[in-house]
Amino acid sequence: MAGKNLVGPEADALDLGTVFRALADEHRRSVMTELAADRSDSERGCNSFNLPISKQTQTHHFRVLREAGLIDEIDYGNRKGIRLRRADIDKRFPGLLTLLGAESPGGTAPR
Amino acid sequence: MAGKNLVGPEADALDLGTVFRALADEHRRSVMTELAADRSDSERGCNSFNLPISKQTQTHHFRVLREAGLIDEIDYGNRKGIRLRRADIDKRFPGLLTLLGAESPGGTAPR
DNA sequence: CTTCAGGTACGATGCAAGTCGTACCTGAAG
DNA sequence: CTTCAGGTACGACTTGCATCGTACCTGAAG
Repeated sequence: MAGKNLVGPEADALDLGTVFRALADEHRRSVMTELAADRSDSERGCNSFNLPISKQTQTHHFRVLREAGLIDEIDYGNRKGIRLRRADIDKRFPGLLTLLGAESPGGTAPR
Repeated sequence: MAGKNLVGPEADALDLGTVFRALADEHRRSVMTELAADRSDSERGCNSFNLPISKQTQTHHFRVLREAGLIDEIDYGNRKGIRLRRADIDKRFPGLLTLLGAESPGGTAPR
């Protein structure tokens, strides 16, 4: 029943340019801001972000975030889980998540 | 003769999305990395970065950095000065310059 | 004055990226 | 089995952006 974790880059292989490019998009950054604000780092569903875009585009954005090494995607077949790679990000780019958290309007904020 | 400072956004008006978009480009990020590594924050000429691009494109990149609020451009008429807005960046996005400095090839890395 | 280098303005071009439509796959529930 | 919702694959479209060519401006030096 355990889904398989889709592959992303190793912690040491994270590239700052790729990360900045991933965070340049408003939708992806809003996802990361929400994830960074949740200190429990619990696994979340893809729909829990209420992104105002089609599901194909959501697939695209989550893929970009995963390939940048910012999130893990757990594949359950007909469902998908999202989890922030907080430890790896803090190790490679300390302060980055704090930067994102500072933009948080105060926790869970739709827009 | 003191040149006039070309306008950029106020420190409080810096937008994280605009900053990330500015830093997503390799050339602009290399400029910022060099500036962040120089703790003296001295004014620099536009040619001191040895960017492998035409001067029109350089004009474009420096404009993007200025409009993002990351640098000041001092216009001397037929010459231009570049200066890092370290204080404003540190105030609005603490840790960002450290992040850039960590990517510096031989610059000042935090130890 | 003329010349020249640094810089800008405008337009064109080529490429990367965000978005969605259609079709298809997967697993759970009837 | 069939149905259905979540997700993906592929392709097309459109926008944004980095780049450069041409022309022009600015100030300093002859």
